[in-house]
Amino acid sequence: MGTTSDLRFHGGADAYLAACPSRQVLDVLANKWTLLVMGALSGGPVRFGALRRRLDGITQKMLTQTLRTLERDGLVTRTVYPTIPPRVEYAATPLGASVTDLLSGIRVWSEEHIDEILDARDAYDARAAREPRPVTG
Amino acid sequence: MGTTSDLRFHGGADAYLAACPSRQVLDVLANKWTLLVMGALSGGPVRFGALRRRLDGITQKMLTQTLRTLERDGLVTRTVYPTIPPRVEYAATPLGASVTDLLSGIRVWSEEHIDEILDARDAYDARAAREPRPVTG
DNA sequence: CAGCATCCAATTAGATACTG
DNA sequence: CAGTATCTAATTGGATGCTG
Repeated sequence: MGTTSDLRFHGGADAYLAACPSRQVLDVLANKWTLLVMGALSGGPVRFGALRRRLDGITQKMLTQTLRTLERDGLVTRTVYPTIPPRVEYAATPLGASVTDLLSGIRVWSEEHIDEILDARDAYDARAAREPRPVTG
Repeated sequence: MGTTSDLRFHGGADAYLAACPSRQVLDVLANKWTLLVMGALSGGPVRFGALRRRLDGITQKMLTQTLRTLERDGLVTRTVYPTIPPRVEYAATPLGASVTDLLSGIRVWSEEHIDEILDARDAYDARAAREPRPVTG
């Protein structure tokens, strides 16, 4: 079940440690496009073009890159139907589905609290404009 | 309640739209350091130096930058005690605390499923090495 | 339709030096 | 201790052109 040199931290993963592989998972999950892609797949398989239209502002390159990463990590499957023109469907795996709700929670929270955040931002910026230079101490 | 040109999407925020301000919130929350910082503050106020030691691998610059962003968005407070040497404590606001559990959920999920992800990654890479070039169709 | 490949601009992040 | 300032290296991301 893993030697001392095994980089897999069996039963003791800690994302606060830089060398822990779970840190790499955070790099994938803690990402705007990952979050939106997984949410878009929560209702079932979606075609590449549909995803691109749904994720307003994403480029083809970023969508492809995000999907490849998710596929590699086992969160998404890619199914090619050899028709002409080709049709490719993406779907969440059971593993992916198990994290989708957590990710969607972040998105929903953002949508629900956007006004409070914009207010806080305005207040902070106004205060910063008034004060010349709030030195360290 | 906001005019047509009001950029605040009152009651209709949708992070799937590029122009929706909630998209900016995702940029802040869907970030590795934000996630770890908020988790580190879940138990109460923490000093700058303690945060830096806790978040293994973070640079002083990134920690400062992350904390400033969180402070600006009203998720974190910064309290300076005018002692010598100075002492600065960071703490989650009620707003920040309300999203911390969601963020910590992502971290815990990463730690719990790291082995499945590493296995999927290995399988994907092995397959990619075997297949010369899996053309589009 | 669903990509890949390439080039390039912009942003980000690290290292280093200095301060109240 | 808790920063700021600056310079540079690396990464990211966008635009464009081409293909099965």
